[in-house]
Amino acid sequence: MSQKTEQKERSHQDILASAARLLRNKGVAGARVADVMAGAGLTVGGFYAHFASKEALVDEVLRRTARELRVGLFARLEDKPAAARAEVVLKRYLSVRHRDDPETGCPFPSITSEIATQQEAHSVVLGEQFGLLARELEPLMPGRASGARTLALGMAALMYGGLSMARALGKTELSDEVLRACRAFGRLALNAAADSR
Amino acid sequence: MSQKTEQKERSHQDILASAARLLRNKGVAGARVADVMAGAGLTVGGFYAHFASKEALVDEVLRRTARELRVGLFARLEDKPAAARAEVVLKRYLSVRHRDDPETGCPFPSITSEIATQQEAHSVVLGEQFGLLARELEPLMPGRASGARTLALGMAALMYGGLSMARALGKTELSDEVLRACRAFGRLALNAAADSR
DNA sequence: TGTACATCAGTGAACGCGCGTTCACTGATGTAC
DNA sequence: TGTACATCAGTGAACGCGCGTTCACTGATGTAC
Repeated sequence: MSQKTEQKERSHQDILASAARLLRNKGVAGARVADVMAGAGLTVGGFYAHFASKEALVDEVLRRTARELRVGLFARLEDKPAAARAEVVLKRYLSVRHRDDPETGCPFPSITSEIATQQEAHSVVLGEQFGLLARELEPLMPGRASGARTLALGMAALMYGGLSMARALGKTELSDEVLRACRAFGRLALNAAADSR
Repeated sequence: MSQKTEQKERSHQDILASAARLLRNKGVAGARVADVMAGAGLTVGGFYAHFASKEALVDEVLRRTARELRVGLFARLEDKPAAARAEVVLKRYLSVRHRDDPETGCPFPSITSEIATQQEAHSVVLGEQFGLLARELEPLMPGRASGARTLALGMAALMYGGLSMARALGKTELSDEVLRACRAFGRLALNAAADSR
């Protein structure tokens, strides 16, 4: 590969990394093209040599950050007893640290309102990625295998909802309470599913 | 009250009603001042005789629509057996109808991303209103009274999360599945809490 | 190996559009005598 | 009761700003002979 091509590929990755940070921190509207490029050490005009549009960038960043989320969430689970794994994921996702560091965490809370109200364009990619999260949760679900998908979807929605609301509430006592309550609520449902085996 | 004052009050209510519709349909950014006024049969310029800023309008609309939500959600519960009330609320909130008609439903899904990522201004009002929702859920929670607040917050987050994700996913099979799964997940947790009495 | 030309990643100013807010103005309602 | 003046809800154009996208240009890298 030529120097030129290598350089371009490096820039491409820098742009994606910058956009991944900005999108999660500031949402779709807040992740301005000029800022994304500045974050990659470049200037606005060059953007369109890398992406067809801002919309295309957002789709790609959504896929990337959702994948990163899954990697982090399901990492090192082999160490844990099988029956405890779902709870570990629940705790990791619904943590104060995750709430306070959106830049490296789940992208969903930063974009769902915009997608629901304006950017239906991204709805398909969101569906893909939320589906992948649920699918990876399924094998961790307790109880009958037939109920695993329902449990996984419910737990995914609970996690997303708890984190999303907690972030919107800022670093307040209520926000902390929401995270704790969601962990407890999730544990309760998971244990109930395990017992009914 | 003079004709003039009456007229102004009527306009004020019209503006709020228009804004309530637009905010839930299109979010904060999507609810443009000019559109809000047009929806009330008025023109842009008059807005600032009614509200100090768009931000002030959004705060007031958030309070109103959240109150309307609670009224609808907890209406006619006396007809139902006490033990079934929480499930009724769960079904009402996590319904396909509620997903498909944001204009008259819960405002939270339409605004949380924007609040979390940009408009921290509204975070306090959101906290008030989410807190009020949870508080009204508390007396419906099964099991020990000491655990009611935790259950109520968990259930509120599950409901919000399920509806919010379902709306962002559009009218798809996955979206329907998320609503169903959240109802089932919530029921599971509530029943578990009831049994542990 | 050196020279002339081609390519193309990136620059930065400009374009077009949209939005919140301001402001001079209008005309109907209200008030004072 | 009528007349002159004051008030003020609402109008609509203009202002200022920000953002996505375009485009002529630059300069380093690559290619052909």
